[in-house]
Amino acid sequence: EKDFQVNQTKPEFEGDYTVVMFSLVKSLKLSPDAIGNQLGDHLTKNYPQLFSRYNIIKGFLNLTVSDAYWVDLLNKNHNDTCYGKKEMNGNKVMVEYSSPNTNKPLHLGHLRNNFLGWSVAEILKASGYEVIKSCIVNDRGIHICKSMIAWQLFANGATPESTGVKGDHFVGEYYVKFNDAYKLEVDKLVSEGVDKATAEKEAPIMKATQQMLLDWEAGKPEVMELWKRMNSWVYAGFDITYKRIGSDFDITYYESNTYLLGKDIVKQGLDKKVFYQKEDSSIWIDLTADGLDEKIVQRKDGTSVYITQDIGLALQKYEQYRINQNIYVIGNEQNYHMKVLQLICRKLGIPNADNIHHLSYGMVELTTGKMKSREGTVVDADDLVDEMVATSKQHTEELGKVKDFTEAELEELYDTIGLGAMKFYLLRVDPKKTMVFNPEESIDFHGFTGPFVQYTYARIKSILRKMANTPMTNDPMTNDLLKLEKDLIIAAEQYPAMIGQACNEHNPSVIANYVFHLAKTFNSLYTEHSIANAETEEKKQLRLQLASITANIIKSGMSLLGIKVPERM
RNA sequence: GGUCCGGUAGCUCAGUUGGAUAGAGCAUCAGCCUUCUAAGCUGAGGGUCAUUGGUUCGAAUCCAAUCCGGAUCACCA
Repeated sequence: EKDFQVNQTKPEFEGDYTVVMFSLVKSLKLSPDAIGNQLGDHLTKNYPQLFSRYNIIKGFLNLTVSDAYWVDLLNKNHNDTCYGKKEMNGNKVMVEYSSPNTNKPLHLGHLRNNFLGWSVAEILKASGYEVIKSCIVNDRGIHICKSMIAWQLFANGATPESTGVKGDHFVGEYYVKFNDAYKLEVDKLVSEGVDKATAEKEAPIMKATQQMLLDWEAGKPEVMELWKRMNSWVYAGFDITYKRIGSDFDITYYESNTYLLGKDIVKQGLDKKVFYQKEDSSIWIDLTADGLDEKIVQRKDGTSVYITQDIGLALQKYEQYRINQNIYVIGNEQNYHMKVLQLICRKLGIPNADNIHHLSYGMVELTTGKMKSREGTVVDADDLVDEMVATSKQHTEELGKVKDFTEAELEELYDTIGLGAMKFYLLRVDPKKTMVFNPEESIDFHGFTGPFVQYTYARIKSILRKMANTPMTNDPMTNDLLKLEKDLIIAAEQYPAMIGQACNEHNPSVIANYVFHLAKTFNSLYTEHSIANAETEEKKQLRLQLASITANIIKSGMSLLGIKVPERM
């Protein structure tokens, strides 16, 4: 026996699985049809309980799996709410995601990052990994000082409390104010005859910001106090957003704590001759042999650069948790940086450097082009969530199916549907691809959407409630599955493999596509064939089991995407 | 310019360890609610899989070249 190529049979041919004969022709020196006949005879004769019949068309052997096998599979799994999930395998993975800056609120791009990170963590858990979710907060640096300077200049002591503005948005406004004031100063200098590059350096507000950064690094008390105060406003805002969208972290790292990490490593790297020092005493690594460039790892003044703290943090993560795998959910604009990071870690001999994985995702663009904060075309995360929830409220009210819900139940339902639509919309696309955010399409609740899948679930639960008193026989066997029934069993059978694929590829869109396909398959059966009024008792039992396993998989699969499902909608 | 990623229906996306007539959703058109939730179902139209060449029984998928789009190549983070 050797490896065969086995595919699912195309719907226009009879059969469930197809074996392609051409690859065997050379080694066996027989015609494709002759091989097909032999193999088909062999399989149906020796595994009659598995394969009931076969046919051969133009070198393709189509095998039909017996109905008894499918029904048996369904009998075994229809009640298992953990169906498809694996036992713990003893491996630890860290998923670092979200990683915000504390100078502005979260936007649409962050949402893709947060949903991806959360979902990949859930998929890893379902595949048997122990997962530690982490977040590195970029809470220091020149951009943070910009908001601080602007606040000192323009706020007159205003605070989020005094203005009623959410903390992260409040600070973000001063970041914008900085840029406006800076631009005015530069324009003024240019109009006075200063060249642009000099003007950008010499603008008073920029000089003040740079001085503030030095003061911060020196630990000047009033600067530290302002920094802490403004960051605390931002964190209060982030907490609200994270809670709303369902992001959480087992460990949060702050750059203000980690930016000095890696200094020892630089020294060790020098000793190991992985790094070298130039005459101006700056320290470098030469990666030209690996097809990359020379990269600086420490400035001539002894201060560390971004990549240095990344190396330090990678080592700290390992020492703290002994992780086997280290996943970074970061946009694809940092592909080069991450490549360099992994390479340096490898050369330094940092444990598990080979298991650093950059989950690189594409940018989210608007139908009108790219998001640019300067042009005010950024889609704010909080605004977007509000809009989605409001839309789900409007749709729900129009349909008028849940008039008996309490106010609290309604609020919960609107959140479930609105967030479900948004998460599904952002996760259904392959992460590595640049995607387009179309506002009209994103609030569509029909077709390939979260609410479609949620609706299928609610429908099934409605049936199961109504038939709660119907006795379930143990093993309803039937040997004449309808096509739609068989299609649904086959779809259900694929779930474990889909989790495996999503895990290997770190790709939640596999689950989104699958769960949609499953829901669609169920809906076809649902409209064509009654469950409560099935032709026979056996059929009723069979379809109840089908409904049950479909609901379980939908709930489980959607939870892997971070999406809840409502009992009614 | 170097490196990397992408180009599939009007739009948004699946499909790439090479397999039969390339699939969904949206949009358009035509049907289906006295029976389990119509946020649903059924059907129709819509394609030079960027282009050209190559590899072979067979290419959207692999290779080469070209065109187009994006990212990156900071003593920024």
